[in-house]
Amino acid sequence: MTAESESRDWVDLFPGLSQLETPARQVLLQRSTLIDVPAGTVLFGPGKTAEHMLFLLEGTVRVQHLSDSGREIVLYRVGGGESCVLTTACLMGYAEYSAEGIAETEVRAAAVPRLVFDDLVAQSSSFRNFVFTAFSRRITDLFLVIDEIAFQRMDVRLAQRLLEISKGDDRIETTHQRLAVELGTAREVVSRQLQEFQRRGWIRQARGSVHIQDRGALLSLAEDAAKA
Amino acid sequence: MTAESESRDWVDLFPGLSQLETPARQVLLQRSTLIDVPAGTVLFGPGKTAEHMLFLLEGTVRVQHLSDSGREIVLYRVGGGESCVLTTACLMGYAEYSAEGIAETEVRAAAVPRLVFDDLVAQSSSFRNFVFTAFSRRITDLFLVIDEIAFQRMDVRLAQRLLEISKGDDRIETTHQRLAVELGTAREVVSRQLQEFQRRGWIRQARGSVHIQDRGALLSLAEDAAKA
DNA sequence: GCGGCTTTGGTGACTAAGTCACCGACGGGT
DNA sequence: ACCCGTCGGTGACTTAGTCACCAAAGCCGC
Repeated sequence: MTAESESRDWVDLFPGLSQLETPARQVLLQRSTLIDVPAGTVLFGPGKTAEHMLFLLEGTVRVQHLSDSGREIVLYRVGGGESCVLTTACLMGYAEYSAEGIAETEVRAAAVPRLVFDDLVAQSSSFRNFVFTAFSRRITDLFLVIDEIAFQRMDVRLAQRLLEISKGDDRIETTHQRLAVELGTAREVVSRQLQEFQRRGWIRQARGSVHIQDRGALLSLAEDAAKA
Repeated sequence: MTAESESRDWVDLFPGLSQLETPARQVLLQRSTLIDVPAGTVLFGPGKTAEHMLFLLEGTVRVQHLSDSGREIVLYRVGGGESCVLTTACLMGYAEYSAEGIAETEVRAAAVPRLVFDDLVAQSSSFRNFVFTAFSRRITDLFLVIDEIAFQRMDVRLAQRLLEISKGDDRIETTHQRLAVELGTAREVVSRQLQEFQRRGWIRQARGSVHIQDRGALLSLAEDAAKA
């Protein structure tokens, strides 16, 4: 029963689809395929064409961009209950992916074929609403990313990321290099900022991990920017 | 005859709509309104709700973001033959505009009401294709903007902008402050870079304008980045 | 356990970019 | 002529990014 009831119900995980008309819901459930992939899988990327729209049920997907100059930056993450609009865009769209999506954890998702997607957009007004809302959110999100990169101080951004990544748990397993990619900066810059944080007693460092000691201090630095 | 033939034909200005089915084309032409606005008009912005999707026939619209900290950055431009997806997104979408769109020149556009837009998306597969292509292009475009801000040198970016803005004409009417907003940097930085360009004989400056002297040199600096 | 390897992080010296405070020059009004 | 707002220039300083290099920690095969 587990798999069956689950495959009937995944639509419920999407708040944006709660208004979905019954026939559309049926189509979505019947013509989608549940997929499970291990952490680290590249779900999409340059050179791969998308034939499916992905609805993320569990896990997170990190979307990052690899620049011509060989440097990387994390653009955003997609979590459970969200759809990956980038695949949607490229389903219909003109462009090759210019970014890659990597499963950060084990990921379970529902894959909807291109034609079914197109059909649903035609048939269901609430599905349309869902899709356009997702696009809209993603675009405004990217505006904020741009803003952050252009105008925010590195120490503030690093503090924000540490808090964001830690998700409650004080131990973060990551390297300076990975944090640098998160922020689109150089490893040395991260190393020096972390040293400063450590000096102030806000964190403790170890090889391959960061331990948050004073969440409040990081938070006030991170939020400093908002009011300034 | 002028206005009439024009109001019959504007769809032809959009390459992406060349495949549009006749009934959809009829709907688009009959239910849209042609609008003309003078340069400087704010077409959309924070606090304004969009009730129309815009198809730009003539002129350019500059889309820029005003950050919390009061600083601005130009995100992209929309030209003739393009639709403004941001309005589209916000037609359907969840969010207030987080960016504003300003007519840089006199602008002529066709405004399509929200409901007509929704209907067309439902009815016409080639209209869907047009819309999703526009989204896709915009998003990949934003990726490039992010990349540029994060990893490109200022001198290269400034050279690119000067060439882009000049559009063939060697005389550019703009201030250092405006150029700074284009690139999301500080006025002083632009001033110093322009001085350096002038010192090298690539440009000549005057109050409120920049005159390109050596387009080739700017171009090679601008393209330097691409190969590096 | 030992040598070699890769990964990770630390460091100094330097360049590029952004910030701050201030000044002078131009141009339009009255 | 005078005032004032816009525009651009400048020096001193901070922050961020780059480059070249090194050392310590884990990893692997032997």
